Amino acid sequence: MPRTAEQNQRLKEERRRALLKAAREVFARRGLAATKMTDLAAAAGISYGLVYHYFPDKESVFAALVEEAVRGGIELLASARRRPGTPWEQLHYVCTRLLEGIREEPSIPLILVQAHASESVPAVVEQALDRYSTQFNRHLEELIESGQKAGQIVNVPATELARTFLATVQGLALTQIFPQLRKTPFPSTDTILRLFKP
Amino acid sequence: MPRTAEQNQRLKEERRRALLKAAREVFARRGLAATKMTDLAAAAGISYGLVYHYFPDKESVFAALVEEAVRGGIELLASARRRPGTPWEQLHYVCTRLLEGIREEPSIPLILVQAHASESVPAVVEQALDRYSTQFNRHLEELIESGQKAGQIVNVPATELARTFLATVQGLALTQIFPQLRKTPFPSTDTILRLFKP
DNA sequence: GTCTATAATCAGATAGAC
DNA sequence: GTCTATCTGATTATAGAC
Repeated sequence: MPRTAEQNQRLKEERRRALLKAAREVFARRGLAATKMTDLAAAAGISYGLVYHYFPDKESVFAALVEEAVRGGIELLASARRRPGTPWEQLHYVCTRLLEGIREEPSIPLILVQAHASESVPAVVEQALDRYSTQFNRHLEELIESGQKAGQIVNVPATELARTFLATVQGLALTQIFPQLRKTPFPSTDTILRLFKP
Repeated sequence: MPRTAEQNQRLKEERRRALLKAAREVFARRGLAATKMTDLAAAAGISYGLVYHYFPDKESVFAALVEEAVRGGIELLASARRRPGTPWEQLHYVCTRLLEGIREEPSIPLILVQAHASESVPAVVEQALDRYSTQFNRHLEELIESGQKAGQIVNVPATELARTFLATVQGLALTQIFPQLRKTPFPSTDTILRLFKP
């Protein structure tokens, strides 16, 4: 009965996703080290032991989430570059989407913040971050340089602008953790893009 | 012999400081949960048990460091406001000092990032962060509003500007942890202050 | 004051019943 | 597949020798 096996496979995939979703919320707010397997189980509404049915260990759950977030970030930038429109419009799109993400679903960017925030992170995670930093930065710099050639972006070294932009975005995600700060008004795309104005 | 007692007191104070300094480096890069007492002892060059001679537990060491960083941040802003010069010049001073700090001694700002980065932080730490967020923000907003009245700062809501600035600063500290990013050029005060330009 | 050794606790991972 | 119970190792904190 290959049908049943396939359905089972699909069900397992679904449960795995649900677990990841729950785990994302927890890791995003506590970080890798402070999160216990019990927290993951509780958040997903399953028993302690069952987590090990889906992942070999805690690090693997976290690594899967980092992988996912990295993919999403790089994909966002790539899709922006494929868009019609000027470099400035593309940058505007990236910024808007990033801010939206941070405001509405901070867990995803926060996973990256948490991964960045500790040196004592598994090697796979470090490699994913490496890829992220390199690719995201390179694409962003290219975008900025295009904008500079078109006279739409100020003539400050692109690497400097890229790094500042990245810092702002990550910092905004970080401050979403803290309830006190989550209440203060969230900046608009236009405010953030002032950094790039000629 | 009150003299000897006093000297002892002073020596103990010194050792306590040395321990804090070593602990700061470790906590800054690993965070509270991922740091083991063995790490602190090793970093300070003392035995495991001796740490407990100076602090009752791990959390207290971290809390002391957060307290220190919060004090420093608030004091910086207060001293800037007492300075002669226009609001813009005061803001320039704050920004320069913050960037200097992040570049040369990232551990101090990183302690605040780490404290922000986990919900599962001791209550004393949370209270200190509350104070920090509230006071730092209020002073910064006042400074921004003064600058706006003087026509030196763009007319975007001060709360929004303050939050964005804080995010950028914290984000820059965060990216200092990651070796890959530490190599890319660090932004200048002028680049950061573009956010505020009219 | 400083260390090493020990006790107690806690969390990660596994085994085995249902 | 899912759970509970157990084992194992790591880590915190303490005790006691020097």
